[in-house]
Formats: sequence, C-alpha cells, structure tokens
Amino acid sequence: MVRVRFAPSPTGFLHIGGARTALFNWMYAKAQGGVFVLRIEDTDKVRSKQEYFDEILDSMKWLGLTWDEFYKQSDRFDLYRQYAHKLLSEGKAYKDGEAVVLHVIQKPIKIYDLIRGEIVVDTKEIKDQVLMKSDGSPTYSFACVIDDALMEISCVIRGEDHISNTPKQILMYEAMGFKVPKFAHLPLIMDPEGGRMSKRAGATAVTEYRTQGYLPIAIVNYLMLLGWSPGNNQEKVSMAQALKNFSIKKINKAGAAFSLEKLQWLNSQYIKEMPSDELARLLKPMVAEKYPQSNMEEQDFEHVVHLYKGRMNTLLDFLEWTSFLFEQNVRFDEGVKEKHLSQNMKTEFNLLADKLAEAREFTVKSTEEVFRATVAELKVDTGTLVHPVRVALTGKAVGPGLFDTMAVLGQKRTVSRLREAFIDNYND
RNA sequence: GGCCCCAUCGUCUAGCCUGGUCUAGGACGUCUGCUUCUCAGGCAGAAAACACCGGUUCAAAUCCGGUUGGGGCUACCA
Repeated sequence: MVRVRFAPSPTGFLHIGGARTALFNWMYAKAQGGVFVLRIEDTDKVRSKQEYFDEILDSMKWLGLTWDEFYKQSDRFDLYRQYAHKLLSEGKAYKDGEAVVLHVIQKPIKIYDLIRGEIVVDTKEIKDQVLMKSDGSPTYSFACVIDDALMEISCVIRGEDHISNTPKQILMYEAMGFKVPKFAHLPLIMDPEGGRMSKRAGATAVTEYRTQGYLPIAIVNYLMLLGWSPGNNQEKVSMAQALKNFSIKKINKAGAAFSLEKLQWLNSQYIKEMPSDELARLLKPMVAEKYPQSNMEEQDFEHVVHLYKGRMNTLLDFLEWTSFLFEQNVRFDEGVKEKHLSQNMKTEFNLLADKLAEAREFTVKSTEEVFRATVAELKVDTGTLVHPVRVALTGKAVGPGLFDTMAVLGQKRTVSRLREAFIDNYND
C-alpha cells in the first residue's frame, strides 16, 4: 500500500513550492490508489500560529489537495518522549543538560533516491544529533522519523533542501529499529531569474495567487509542469490524464524557475474554456466587493463576462476592464484622453448622441446601424469616430467591439456620456 | 570554506536509462503576417538550446572524468 505525506509547519502561509511538494505527493498517491496524509509539524511552539494552520488547510482544500488522514505533531509529544527514553535506556542516546542527543556512529550511509538514484554520505560529516530539545519538545528530524515510521509512510517525497537531513534521519530509523522508507527529493522552485525563490521576486504564498485571480486548476496544472511533463507535448493537462501518465522517476533533477507568464497563459486558457455562467458566479462576489453600488441583471452580467472572457489573464483583469460599467464616472487610462479626446468633436458626438437617443431598441445591431449612418452623414472614416467614442464611453482605448460595448452600457449612459464628453474642454 | 545535488532555446520541458531514427520536438515569452473599429484573442510563420574541456566509441545531447556555473545543507527552525 502506497502511503505518502505532506508535512508543512504552520510558521508561514502555504508556499507555492510547498504546494508543489504536496501536489506531487498527492498525485503519487492517487495514481496508485494510495493514501495521502497531511501532517502538521507544529513542534516549534513559538513560531507556529493558528492563523497559518488554518490558512494551510484552506489553501490545500482550495487547490483540491484533499487528504485521507490528518495528524498534528503537538498531539504526539508523549510518543516522541517515549522513544527518547528508549534510546536513552539502550545507550544509543545521551543527555546533554535537559536535551537528548543521538550518538552518531561513523559509517557510510546509502540513500536510494527515486529521482536521483544512489547518494552516499559518510557520517563523519554528521555530528551527534539533538533528538529532544531542552524545553522537552522534539527536533524536526526526530519527530519526523517517528511519525513517518509509525504512519507507515512508504515513500518520503519532499524538497531537495532535505537531502542532507536524510542520512541523519536514516541513522535515527536504524537506532529505533524502524524500517527505512523510500525517498524522493524534488528539485526546488527557483525565482524567475533562477535564484532563490523569495518574496521580492513575486508572490510566494498560495493565497496571494488566489487573491490575484488565479484559478486553482491553472495553478495545479502549472505546478505539475514544473519539473515534470506528461511526455506527449501537452501543456494543458487534465488531472485524469496526468495521473495516467504520472511516474515519479520522470521528475526532473534540476531546479525549475517559476514563470508568471506561463501561469498567466494557463490561467487565461482555463478562463476562456470556462462556461460564462460559471465564470460569472466566480466574478459576481468580486464585483460586489469592489463596486458595492453596482447592480446588474444576472443575464446582462453573464453577457458582460462573455464579452471579456477572451481577454482576461486573471479574474482581477475583469474588474479593471469593466469599471466603466459599475462606476458612476468614467475613469480614464493614463494618456488616452489626450490621445483620443484632445480634438473637440462636440458636434460629431452630439449628432451621434441624438441619433442614438432616438433608437427604439439598443442592441449591437441597432447601434451599429445608427453609428454607420452617422459616419456617412459626417463623411468621416469609421475609425476617426470609433476610437474617441470608445474612450468617452469606457475610459479605455482598447476593449471589445464598440457596439457590444454600447449595448451593455445601455442607451441612457451611452447618450449621456457622449454629451458630456467635451464639457470639460469648453471650460479650458 | 566543507559536504551534497544539478546542468537541452531567455523560461518550462521532450529526447538521455536501452549511443546512430536529433540538420534536437513541444509550450510560454519575443518578433512578423492575416483577421478587425482598437486592443486582446484566434490563425499562420520566424528567430532561439545540447555550459566548457577531455575520454570511450565507427558513431555521444545521450556513457565516463574534469572544469565552470547554479542550487541546497552546514540550528536544541522546520
């Protein structure tokens, strides 16, 4: 029976790298019908926080990384103490003040790593290991070994930063007479420049990506591609497909730089393929929060979502694009007013406004007809009127088709924004 | 510094184990063209890599050694 675990410590938010470690563990378990254990390593009483504990569980669930068994180490201190006593009584460990320390025997240790193959380390590099700290709490390695052994973890899949812990821990397995599990050390995620992943290089916590409007399915898809490939030139990979092709031996050995661009692309792909009603349900509360006074008919809202779906990289982009629909006043993008509304087109705008005001219905088709007729009457190019009008209506030089835009804005607001467009300029 | 891990386009990767099918494939990004009221999108193209040196071999991205470069660890943190 395959049994794996993800063992974060609640001393910070779930890190994007931690999420990937969790994902590979989860996939390894699911691909083989095994068990995925979530174990919270909260032995550091000072640094562990309830808020982080809650957040980690929340992020795991959000990503869909559900667990079959749950433990936390603070519930298991008695157990660690028992093993410390045992090692003490067997003479394998000794006391240093209140601390319990393992005698490290000199010998070469062989690690068989599923990803890297054999790694040999001489224990002369390793000094005696503290098992129980003076305050009575176990050290990371000690608690980890006891738990992995007792929870019958068949393969320890963790970050490469733990390679040097592995020989120390093997010594502990042997001292306590436990069976040594298999190991697989995942390459680390690097920042976009290939250096150490740090806060400065961008978001590191899963929650940040969540608030920035990334879909969990896109994050999971992106993360699995960091160091692994389904092997058939696929980029957008369904979990079912990934599980079918998953093999831990196919995981890369080299660290992988995190690319926000590719995550964004994947996110946009998932947004595009999502049904508009579903996307609308996701967006609705975000709109309500950002624009409290907004109220739009369900049908209309869904239509707006449909209109902007193709141009969103993140959910947040929608809020940016559509501010002109939910705010009283148009907010102009940097420089667009100067570029498209510097020439006074009051006459043209008023003519268009008058004609639009008379329209009996206000649809994409009818607004286009009115617009084309106006352009013909004015004897100007379509473009010379389209761009200033779009800017006047939306505050942006770019966006969906102008007639789509007018139709969702509605007759009343379209007409009034056209009429008010040059009022400021008159006072200049 | 010491110990350990790693090295294919700018980035993520396929290929490496089982050398020849690789004038190295895909994707993101970049650039170009088409579509169009704009941008985005979509579609079609382009540029872009086996870190270096040596060895083994008829033949090396693939095997071996070294160099260089990057990363990790070096806590009574996890």
